[in-house]
Amino acid sequence: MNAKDEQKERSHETILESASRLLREKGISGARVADVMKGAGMTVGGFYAHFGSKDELIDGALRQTAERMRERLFARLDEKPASVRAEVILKRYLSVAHRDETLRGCPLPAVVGEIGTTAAEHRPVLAEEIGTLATRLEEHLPTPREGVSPRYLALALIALMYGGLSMARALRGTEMSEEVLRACRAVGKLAVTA
Amino acid sequence: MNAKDEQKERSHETILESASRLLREKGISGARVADVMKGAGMTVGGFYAHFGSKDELIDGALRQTAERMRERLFARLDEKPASVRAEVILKRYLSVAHRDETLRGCPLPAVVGEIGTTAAEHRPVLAEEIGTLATRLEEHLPTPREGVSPRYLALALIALMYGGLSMARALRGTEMSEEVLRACRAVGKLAVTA
DNA sequence: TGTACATCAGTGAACGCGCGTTCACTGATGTAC
DNA sequence: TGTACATCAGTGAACGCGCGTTCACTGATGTAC
Repeated sequence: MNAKDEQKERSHETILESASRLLREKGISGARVADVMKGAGMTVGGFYAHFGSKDELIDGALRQTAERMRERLFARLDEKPASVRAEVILKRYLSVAHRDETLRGCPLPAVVGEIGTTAAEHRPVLAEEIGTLATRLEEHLPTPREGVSPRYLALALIALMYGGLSMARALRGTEMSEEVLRACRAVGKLAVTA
Repeated sequence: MNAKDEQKERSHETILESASRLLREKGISGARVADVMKGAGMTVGGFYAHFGSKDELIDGALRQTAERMRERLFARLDEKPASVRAEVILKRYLSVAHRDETLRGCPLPAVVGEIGTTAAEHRPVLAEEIGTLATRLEEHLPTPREGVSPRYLALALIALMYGGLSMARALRGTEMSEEVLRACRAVGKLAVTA
């Protein structure tokens, strides 16, 4: 691999990083190709040497941000006793810090609504990423209780966390915003330990 | 009020109805002014005789659809014993039917993400509608348990229901879609009755 | 090693299309006398 | 009651702007001999 190829590979990564930031902050339609390239320190025209279309870019950014989210959510969990792991995950996801750092956090609040309404082309990637998240989350949940399997608990906790964070962001600046985060943490814990 | 004024008032309502349908199906940016007018049996040009801007229309449609959702969610609840009311609400909201009738259901899945990312101008209306929903929901929930007030339970249930429905819609057609609905119903019930 | 040519990542401007908004116009309804 | 004029809800086309995509070009890097 020569210097030219290396340079191109670096640019590709830079563009993907820029897209990942914008996707989380402004959603699919809000992540404009020109802005993504600007954020990568380049101009629009060069984009199509790296990605076949905006859709392809969004799929890539969605995969990358979902993967990063998982790493972050499950980081250093083995240091904690098994009984509090679910609680730690809830705290990490439903924190004020996570609500405010839109550039680094979970992509779900920015994409799920759009994929359900006007951007169905990204459904397969979303399904895969949520599926992986659920499977990884299961591992850290208590063993089955009456009628609720760990898988169900995992899926419901994802819905609760995503829903709570999404609402907290939409309500940013109102007093309900923090209230929603706290409420979801408390009720999530209740559901896990009940 | 003469025939002309009556006609105009009817048109205004028809436009708002059309907007309410499109808003729930395609979200804020997906509800195009031209399409709204077409859905109301009119042409674009007439729109600004009825609404000052698209934003004003969206605010109106958001208020109307949220109100309708509440009526539907809480309808005939007094016929049910108090102990199962929360469960009935969960079943109504997290049903496959509700997932599929995007034209009539809850507006939250279509608007919360956008309001959190690119449409912050609708935040005040959203906050008011969610606030009202929480207050009404509280009335039907069991009395306080350790550390979790009825208000917190209400807010978390809204997050769980909205999050679950939103994901189920985004995942429509995959097997996870129904799974998410069932999981949220089960865990929601668990949280209420725990 | 040096020279001439080829490649190709990135530039900058343009193209086509869709969308919110504006506006001159029309024809049905309402008002004045 | 009838006639002439005024009003105004709705039409249809245009305007301006933003966006995804395309493309001729440039200049730095790589290759052939």
